Amino acid sequence: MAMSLSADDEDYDSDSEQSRPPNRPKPKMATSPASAVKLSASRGTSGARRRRTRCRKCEACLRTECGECHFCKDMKKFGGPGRMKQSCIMRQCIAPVLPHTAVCLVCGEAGKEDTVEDEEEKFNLMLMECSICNEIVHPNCLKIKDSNGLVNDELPNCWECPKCNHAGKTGKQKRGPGFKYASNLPGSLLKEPRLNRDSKEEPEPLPLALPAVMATTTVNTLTTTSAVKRKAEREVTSKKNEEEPQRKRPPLLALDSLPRTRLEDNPLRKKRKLFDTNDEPIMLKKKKKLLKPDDQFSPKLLQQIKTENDHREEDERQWDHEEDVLSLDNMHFKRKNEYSNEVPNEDTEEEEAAIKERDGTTHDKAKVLASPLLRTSSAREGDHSSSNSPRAGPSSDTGDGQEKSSAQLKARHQRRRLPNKGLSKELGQEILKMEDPLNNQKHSAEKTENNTHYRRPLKNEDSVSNQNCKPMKTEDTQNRRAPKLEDSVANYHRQPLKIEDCSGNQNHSPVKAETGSEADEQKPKWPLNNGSSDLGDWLRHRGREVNGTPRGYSPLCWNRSIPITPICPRPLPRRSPPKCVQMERHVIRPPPISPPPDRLLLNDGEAHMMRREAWMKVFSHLPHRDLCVCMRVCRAWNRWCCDKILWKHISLNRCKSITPLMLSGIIRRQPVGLDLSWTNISKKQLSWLINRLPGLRVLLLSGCSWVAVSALCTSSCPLLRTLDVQWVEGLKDAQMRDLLSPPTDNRPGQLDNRSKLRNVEDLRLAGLDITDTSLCLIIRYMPLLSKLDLSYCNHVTDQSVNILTAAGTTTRDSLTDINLSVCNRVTDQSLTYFKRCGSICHIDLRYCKQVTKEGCDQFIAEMSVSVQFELIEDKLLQKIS
DNA sequence: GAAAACGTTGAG
DNA sequence: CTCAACGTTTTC
Repeated sequence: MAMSLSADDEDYDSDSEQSRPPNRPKPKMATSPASAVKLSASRGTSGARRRRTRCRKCEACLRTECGECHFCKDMKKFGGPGRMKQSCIMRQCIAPVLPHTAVCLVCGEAGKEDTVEDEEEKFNLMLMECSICNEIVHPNCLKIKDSNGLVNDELPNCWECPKCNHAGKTGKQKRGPGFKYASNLPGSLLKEPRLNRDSKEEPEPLPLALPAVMATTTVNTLTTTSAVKRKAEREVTSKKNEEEPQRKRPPLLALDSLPRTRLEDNPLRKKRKLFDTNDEPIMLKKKKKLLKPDDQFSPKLLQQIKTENDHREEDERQWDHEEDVLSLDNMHFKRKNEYSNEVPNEDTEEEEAAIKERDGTTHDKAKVLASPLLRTSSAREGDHSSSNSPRAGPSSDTGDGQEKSSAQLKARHQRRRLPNKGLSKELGQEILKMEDPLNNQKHSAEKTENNTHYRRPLKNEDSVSNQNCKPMKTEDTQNRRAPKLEDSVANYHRQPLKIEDCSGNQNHSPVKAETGSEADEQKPKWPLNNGSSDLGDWLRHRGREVNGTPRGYSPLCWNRSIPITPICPRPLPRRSPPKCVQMERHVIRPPPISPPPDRLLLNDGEAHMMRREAWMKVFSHLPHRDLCVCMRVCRAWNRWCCDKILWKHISLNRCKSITPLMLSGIIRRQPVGLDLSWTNISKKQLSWLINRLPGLRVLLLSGCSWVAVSALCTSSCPLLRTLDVQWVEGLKDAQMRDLLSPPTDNRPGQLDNRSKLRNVEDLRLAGLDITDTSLCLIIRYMPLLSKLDLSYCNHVTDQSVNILTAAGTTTRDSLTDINLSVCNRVTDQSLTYFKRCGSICHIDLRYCKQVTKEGCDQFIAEMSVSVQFELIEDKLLQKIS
């Protein structure tokens, strides 16, 4: 460690890595306490690592300790021994800052960004900590100005200094500063796998650095990775995915959007691993196609938006756009309806209205709003193909040099790294852009440029917004960012998400639905990207996909043992386990520091007449996908569109692969509702997410594996109100017990008889092999339960209903909605039990063979004394309000 | 590999 | 000085 202190100019990491045995952790910087002390003493001469401290401003910092998490329970204040000395999980700072005492290594002064207004000046005067050599300096104090510094926007005041960058060092070997805050959590995905890092087989990954928020004006000092290379990677990835055998799974029942199949019937659905890699060589193939050029839309508004100076190379822009475009499609955010009831929404009316028209008009709206981008993107397509030669293999910055296109050479001087190299595709990407002035600049510039100019860069966007969503995107994202996230990414690049063989099925991927590529042949085309692609929609679309007409599902056809024609693809597990865990080095980037602007600045220097509030009204009508497009329009829009209000509910339903960037994008938006149904999310990922979404109220995990869902057993989700675990493979009584039982802690004072899910009001257990044992647990541990979905639960009987409505149970009074459809062991007797429920409003007994209409009529008659019920459908009883 | 433990750092 | 908790090592 001491060595590293003064090893600024040495490739300490690289050298040591090579000589070190693969499994042996390399010496750490300030590892042992003793060494830490020494470092401290010698600090000032070199990059001694300064411990970061919480920002005290982020959402996490502003929270109070939950008192329930692992670390809280360790605290003495909560009766623990105080040995762990860790921050509450809910209070893990997302933007740890340099300590106040940090000073510039060169001039010995603190950050002085507050003394100037100009953003570039601010950057030059702020303290920047190098993630490689740990030196903290003012960029202005550096003598090497021609070298590129790589700003890491994952952390405030973090970069790869010009010296290290110039020396070819990368951050891969060394975890950047500030990682601790999220890496010590139980099951943390941020823990860095050393094996991976040490692996020398892997090609050199791309440098790890991101454009920083504050780097707004540092364009010249930043570098960007070759667009060519990344494109190649992307293509490789996508190609690969497409080549994946198409897998399908049994059709799902359409009843109330319930999945109709049993996963166990699907042999393919077993274990899922997110980052499996595929070693097979992949042919590069160009996939992009122009879809629908929306040239007709060219809002003048956008053109008027004032843009910032843009000196970047055209190819650079090109790359960014391309990336942006691709990224959009990966994520299918849904802000809406499914959760609207559970979550307070300031703009309920508007939102509902928006939802209604989302599928139709909203998309158009978005197009209009972002049309300039769209137009140019399509125009740019040609550029890509010409300048970017797809190639497979690991990517690295040096690799960029291989492509010597003039554009690239040109871009060399003013390169900056793409946001997280692949982040772009996800949420994270959008946020990145928002936080990345550079991006904004670029976009703005494009807008302001004369038509000739701006048209070109925008080409891709066109495809993007219109439908370029290719399956590859997700993987793509991973690939690109992989280098940064992981040390051994090579594999990664070549074989992006193997995880999802299912991709074959690609039906899941909304992206594909809109894709106009070859992939289309394999995939159905659903408007999943339009923001309204919830499970129900998806299922409906899926039904159509088979023969072009809506598929009529009958719950009666449901039969777990019968192989069903696979219509609905499900994320399939990869065969080979991932070599490395992607999450490891992923850090949540801090939200934008500065408040969003109130108005747009136009070219003429005037402020646009519409204020932020008005724009927000407009944005509130846009689906997430379109918001992502809008976020690329300009910095102001970027900020506005990332407002949490617009992202209350995020859906990754059937997203075949969940990437770290997606996860970080989710965290930054802090949704109250999250739909991860039918995804391949891993336990680690889910645990990571849950631990960072303390405000989560709605969590949909239907169709996920029990392994993943079991993350709920160890994570705290105090505000969770709606939990959907229907059709979770392997979720039976024993697992329900694990899920519901209070944490076991034998330490004195640590007993808590309350379940982690004690606040759940809406529980969806359709399709599970649970028995009365589970129901007893539910009654015991979910006192607030009002809605219970037990449809397709073949073990549910009249006795089950008896238990739920027995005297002394909380459910007897709290239950308002019960779904027992397709529970063939339920009879009319159950209806007599429901008479005991004081609050029951909705009883769904559809397709229960042993329930008769006479029984329902009798129920209505007998209840009429106190409450009026009606049959709104066969065996579907509803209270008349 | 994950969790626990711990010395020290940083804020107030 | 105390307290919180970072970043690492140690233990399981």
